[in-house]
Amino acid sequence: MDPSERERLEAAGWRSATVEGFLGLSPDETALVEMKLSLGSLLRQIRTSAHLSQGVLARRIGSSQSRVAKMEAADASVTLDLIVRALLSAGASRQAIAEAVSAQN
Amino acid sequence: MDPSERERLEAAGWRSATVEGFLGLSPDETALVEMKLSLGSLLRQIRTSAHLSQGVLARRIGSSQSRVAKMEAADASVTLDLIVRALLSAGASRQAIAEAVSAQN
DNA sequence: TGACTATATGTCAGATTCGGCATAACATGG
DNA sequence: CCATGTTATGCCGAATCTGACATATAGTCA
Repeated sequence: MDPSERERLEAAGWRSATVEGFLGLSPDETALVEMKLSLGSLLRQIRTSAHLSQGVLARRIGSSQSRVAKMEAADASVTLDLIVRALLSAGASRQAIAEAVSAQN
Repeated sequence: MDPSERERLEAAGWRSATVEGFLGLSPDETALVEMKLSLGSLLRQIRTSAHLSQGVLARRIGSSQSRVAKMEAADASVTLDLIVRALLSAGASRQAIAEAVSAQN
């Protein structure tokens, strides 16, 4: 992971729970964060393709604009569940979601 | 989804929040539940392949035997996050996880 | 049968995440 | 410059999820 990306993630609230963690997330933690980033990007892509604002999508899926912003940014306070629910509501196929899950950045 | 599977899911705590939901989950809810079932199966497969009991795996990933049982059963009280974390800890690749996500049952 | 191991199910206090709200930051077109 | 629309960030009470524990169920071996 490049340093600027790391900066973004730390700003987004990601912190390692491990002792040596100041220098990096564990491989598993990294994989999970990368999945969320990838899924967040997919959500933004689908949303913008549909010409929807975050606020409009939020109402459509029963959430709030701030949550959608956080989903797309893969903020530490959003779960995989929430992002996947949003993706499904926005019309993403399981196939598309799977591709984002496996994508290496 | 066949009726016996539905029975299992209702026993596992799944209930639709929609009004017409007594007759079925929404397509999105169904897709999410199917993803969890698929990932739960994968977890069981990986665990048994490694000849680990639920209890041993649980300690290894910092959880409890009952949680692992619920993950594998896709109980309504477990999140996608928890299952995916467990899978990564158990050594599943993102590719393998992605396949479970896209799999149609 | 009883002892042992593995898995399933239920409960609960504490931790985490949620939607909603306020507000800041940024862009675009008057 | 101002107004308008969009997105980002911080906060909070309510809702949800977690690990831990107790206990039930089921299989195996002697």
